[in-house]
Amino acid sequence: MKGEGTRTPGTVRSVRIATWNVNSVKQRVPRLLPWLDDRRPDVVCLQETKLTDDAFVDLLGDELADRGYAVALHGEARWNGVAILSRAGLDAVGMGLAGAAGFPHPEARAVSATCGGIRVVSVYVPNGRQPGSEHYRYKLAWLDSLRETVAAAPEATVVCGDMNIAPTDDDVFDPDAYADQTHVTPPERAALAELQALGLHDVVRERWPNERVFTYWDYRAGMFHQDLGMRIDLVLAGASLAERVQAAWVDRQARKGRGPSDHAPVIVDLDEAPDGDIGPVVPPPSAPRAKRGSARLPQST
DNA sequence: ATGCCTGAAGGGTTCAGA
Repeated sequence: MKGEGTRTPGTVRSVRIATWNVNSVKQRVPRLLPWLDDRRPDVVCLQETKLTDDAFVDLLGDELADRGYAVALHGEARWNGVAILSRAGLDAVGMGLAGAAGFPHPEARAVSATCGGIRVVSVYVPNGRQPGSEHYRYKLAWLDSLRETVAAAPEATVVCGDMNIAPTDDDVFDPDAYADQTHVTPPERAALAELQALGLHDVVRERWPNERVFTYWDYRAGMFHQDLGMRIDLVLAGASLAERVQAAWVDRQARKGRGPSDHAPVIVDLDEAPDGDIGPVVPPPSAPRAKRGSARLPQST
């Protein structure tokens, strides 16, 4: 029997790319598998898997294979950990970044693969902790290595993941609440801007230029319920990919209910044909809504 | 209350996260 997995000739099939900081894949299995079945992404970048590669395969290898996903893994035992799941092809897997700094030792924060002709990089940028700290300098050095890696061929590359940087003050619920903290400082934003200056497009912001869009909400103090968050999980697409974007949105449903990650997935649909008709753009199911409110960070009393 | 949740490792608590 033939025809399995093939498409009807002439059908325009979009490629759905998603990125999600799952905050422990082991804890997120009851959310991750139904989400894959519901959203049916072709390529998924995961961050904070918090598992060794062997443990990841033991936990999810069969479930993912059943769904047609091949996996590229770069994990470690306790913290960090990134992955790419793909049913659009998975070739030329690379772990880490060439020459990347580590502090106090190297960490599992990047994995890359070519999926259906798209160079995909799943990243978990270091947190930075306190501005001026060793961890902060490590974050900036790591971002330099990321830029250098992407610079080799930015055109058909998409960098997906938890950047741990809010690109502008519009990407935090209250700029005053984050004054002088990591994620918003000028050097971090400059490093992100330098990465984007390679020709990468922040496709969610480009589609929702004036909306309140967050991807992370602290677990504490009802921050999600009040929509007091930050937009730090980004999809940065090279020009030849950015022009194919049909939809780009944050899947807030995945942040609701029982046992969520503190991050929501970002989902981007690319049209297959660069020069084809894209057709009408249908609003995503959880389009961002209200304008910004103001409130305090949980600990800022 | 100076980390209000959550997760991991390991040990009866501490560190990390953004």
